[in-house]
Amino acid sequence: MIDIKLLRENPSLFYDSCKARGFDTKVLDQFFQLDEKWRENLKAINQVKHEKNNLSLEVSTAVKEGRDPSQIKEKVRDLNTKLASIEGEQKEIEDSRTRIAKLIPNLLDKGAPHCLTEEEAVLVRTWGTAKVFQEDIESFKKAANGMEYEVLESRPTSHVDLVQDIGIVDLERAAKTSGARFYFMKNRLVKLEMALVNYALDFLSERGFELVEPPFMLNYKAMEGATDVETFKDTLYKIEGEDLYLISTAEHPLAAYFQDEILEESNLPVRLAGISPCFRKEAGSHGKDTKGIFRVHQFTKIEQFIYCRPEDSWDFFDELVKNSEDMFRSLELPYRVVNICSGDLGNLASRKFDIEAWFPSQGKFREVVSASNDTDYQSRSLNIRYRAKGGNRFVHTLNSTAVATTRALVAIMENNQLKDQTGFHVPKALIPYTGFETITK
RNA sequence: GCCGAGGUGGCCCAGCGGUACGGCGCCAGACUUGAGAUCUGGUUCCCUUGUGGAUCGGGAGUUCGAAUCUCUCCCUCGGCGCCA
Repeated sequence: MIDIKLLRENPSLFYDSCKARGFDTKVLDQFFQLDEKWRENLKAINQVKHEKNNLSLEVSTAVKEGRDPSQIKEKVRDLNTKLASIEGEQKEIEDSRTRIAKLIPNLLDKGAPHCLTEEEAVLVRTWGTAKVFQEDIESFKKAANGMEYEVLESRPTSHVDLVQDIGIVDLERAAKTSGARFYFMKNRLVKLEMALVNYALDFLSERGFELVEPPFMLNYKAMEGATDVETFKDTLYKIEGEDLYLISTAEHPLAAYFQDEILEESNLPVRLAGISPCFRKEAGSHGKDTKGIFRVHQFTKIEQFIYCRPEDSWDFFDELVKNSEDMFRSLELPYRVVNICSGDLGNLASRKFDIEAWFPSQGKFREVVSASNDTDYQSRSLNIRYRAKGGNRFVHTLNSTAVATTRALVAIMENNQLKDQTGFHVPKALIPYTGFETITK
């Protein structure tokens, strides 16, 4: 949630930010309308309550002095009737105001490019040598200006076909038992996934992260604090009859971990590495990536999360992006880094970098990592502060994927494919964890 | 799931129908060459900053008035039951 005081004091800051995001500023107008009414009402309520408190004290003294308090009591009863009606109205106003305030997105960072769509994201840098099929060279060059590449004479087999040829993913039976976008992962691919997980955990542990396996379900309050309306609508599974939602990323439980707490400044930054399955409805993505394990309802992800002082958060943003990049470099997966458009950030992030790995079979860069600085937006909703000189302040929170297993596995399959297309080799960094070097038929 | 005990400001703790006691910590000032000790003040949130309002796990109720009484939900601890 945004800072309502700041919004009152400096509306133009928010109008500008919303415009750049392509967010309808009518919501801001509505907020101010309701807020004005709310403040007027509050004044009236406080006056009546003041009067009431005084009268109650009079009752107390009257009783002590042996006088009859019934007349004063009658007056207070009248005030209570009056109060109930104003307070009822006030609650409605406040509910609407809160509902609307929660829709207002975080203030945009200066470094976020002003554009609207996914495609317009600004190229930051590239790494590695991409294997590019001839037909894709033109679009590749557009997407990654200056990046090294080698030309492939044939298009690598798509992971969808490859996993079924080898027999390491059963999609048909998953469709039978659970529906589309589910999978039974099998044999060496399971081992490879676990290798990836263990590798990532070691990797982050060495870089000062505490390892956390969080609850895979959160109650409404925690989830609402950690995320936004869009996530609720499009991605979250609800447990029937219970106040619980399946998490769509470890970010949310890690964010809510310190809910309603005040941290010691000396304990900051807090670096957490979350490992969890991620459950996503993928509503609104019908027709996209319908086959295989690229876009699924359930996958495992290792997530980086940092709580820090506001003045340090951009340094930690760089740290998170660097960790994720180093992760993909060590897996020898070529990628580009893009600075996400103001219009494509979501409500929480003030700036977001994605890492997009090159997928030779698809002939595209696809998102494998998303790193955000949510500044104090998430911490304000979750009420997470730290003790600072001159008063408690909201911490800044940042998150970034370290590795999401399914997508990383697909990237490995496509980039490391054997020449005869019968399988693929395991990245060197993972061999100590798998105990084998290739996965083939 | 059942029984019992609990949930009070950053922490500990008192109050158990008359408007949140005390301690610790922290911040500021005084004293000091400095630190410590000591003393004084402050230390949750809201608004149009006042002899203002709210706040005792959440919500509802009784009352002129609720931390205190009633109902309900949540959580913690202990015991019993069930269980991978």
